[in-house]
Amino acid sequence: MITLDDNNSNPIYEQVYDKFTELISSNILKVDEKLPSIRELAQILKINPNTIQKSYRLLEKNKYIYTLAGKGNFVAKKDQYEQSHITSIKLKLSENIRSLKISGLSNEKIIEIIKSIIEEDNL
Amino acid sequence: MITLDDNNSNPIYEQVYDKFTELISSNILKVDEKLPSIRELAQILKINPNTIQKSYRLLEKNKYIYTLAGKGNFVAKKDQYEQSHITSIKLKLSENIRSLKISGLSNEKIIEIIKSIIEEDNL
Amino acid sequence: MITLDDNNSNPIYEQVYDKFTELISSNILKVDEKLPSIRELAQILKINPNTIQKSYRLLEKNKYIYTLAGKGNFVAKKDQYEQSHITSIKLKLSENIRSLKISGLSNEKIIEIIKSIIEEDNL
Amino acid sequence: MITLDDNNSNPIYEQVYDKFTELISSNILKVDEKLPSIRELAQILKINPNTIQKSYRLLEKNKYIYTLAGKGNFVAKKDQYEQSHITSIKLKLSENIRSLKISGLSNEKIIEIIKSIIEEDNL
DNA sequence: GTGGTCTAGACCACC
DNA sequence: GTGGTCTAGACCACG
Repeated sequence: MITLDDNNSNPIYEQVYDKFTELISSNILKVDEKLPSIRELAQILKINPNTIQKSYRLLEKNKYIYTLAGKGNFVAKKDQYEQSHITSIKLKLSENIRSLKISGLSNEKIIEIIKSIIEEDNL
Repeated sequence: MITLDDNNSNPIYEQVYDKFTELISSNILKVDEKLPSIRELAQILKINPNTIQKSYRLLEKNKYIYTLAGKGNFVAKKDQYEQSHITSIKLKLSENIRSLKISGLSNEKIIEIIKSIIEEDNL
Repeated sequence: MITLDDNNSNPIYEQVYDKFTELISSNILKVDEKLPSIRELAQILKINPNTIQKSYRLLEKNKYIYTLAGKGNFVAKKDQYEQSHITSIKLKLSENIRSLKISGLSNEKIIEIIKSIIEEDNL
Repeated sequence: MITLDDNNSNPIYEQVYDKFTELISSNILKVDEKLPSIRELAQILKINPNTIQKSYRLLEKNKYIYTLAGKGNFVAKKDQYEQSHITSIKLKLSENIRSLKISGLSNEKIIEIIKSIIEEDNL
């Protein structure tokens, strides 16, 4: 379910966080579904439990999951995180588009680029 | 010309780098124009000369500027960096769009969002 | 493993870089093998950690090693750097041969010189 | 006769030195021919006379030219510099060939490479 | 304990 | 004056 990329220079806790936000946003992990326990996942990925702990705290902070002490970590309801999630992506998009404008590209040219990305991008 | 944002968690050398890529991309700094000397800029921003040097080395590596030892740092020709600059932004855009798709947004919805960003964004 | 030459006018960080490219090219340091930590090597060579870091950054830039923050620096896969490594040497050879031609040596004479170097050179 | 390359990161005095060693080695400047005066050349190249001075001192030290106080700088006899000139190039060649050996290339492969350089190189 | 960032300040080569 | 190199040492994020 989760795999790590050794050549990725991002911190491990962030990689784990990103994987889970993807799994949750795309509904592969469904509302109220239980995430793997910290110790279990740590063993599977052969990393330190503290690292998983950090990822889970971050997911909780951003409302992707909720924690029940002694029971585990569970996927939160969509509306808990969805808006903030999309808003944060919009913010990044906004910065990138600003960069393209600064480079002198016209609005039309930018939309053209975006469209080609959306269509080519078969993920 | 250049200001630092204390609240920004990015490394200082990156903030300086970003400011200059903007000034250069937007043609405010023109080809062969001299950048402030390392020491001078360090004094103005009240940071260490080594930090500026790191920014300038990064700018040089990415072909935004060229360095003449004993003379200073100068804006490079556009075609030296422009393509790689835009390509790297496209890459980031591509990742953000992928995130939106994963969140379940349709292509039409995404283009709508982009258009609203482009038009609102009056920079 | 690594020694410095006080009489060498090259910057220390370059000497360290050169030693490692040799150790890696000659397979004495093998793929994924860990390099000494920055602090450790700095202590052994009695130089500043920043200087080692500069060497390691250069090795990373040229794909000889990859860096995992908090874990260490490791030898990269051969194909990451090999081609560019040999190409850069060819470039230098080309310049030197050009110099000999300019001095009036014939092609035959040059090949003769090269052969004698290759055979004498028992490294 | 002499031109400078602004994009060349080599020190100017070295560029000037290199140009003259080429002109002298290739017999374009002939024995006992007078070099341009320091001030004259400085004006033409729009650089500081001290810089030319440094190049000429280096040429003199390496026996490419001889200086007559109050008269000028003149091309020295071939045998004054030729041997040391060629020896220094051999040294560089030797280092490059050593690098190729370390990378695992066989003697035969190296000679092959050299031959292709010599033949392609139409300078 | 690892690398990443940053400071304060020195000395050098070059112009 | 300029940038390039180097030192000594600090603080932080990460594992």
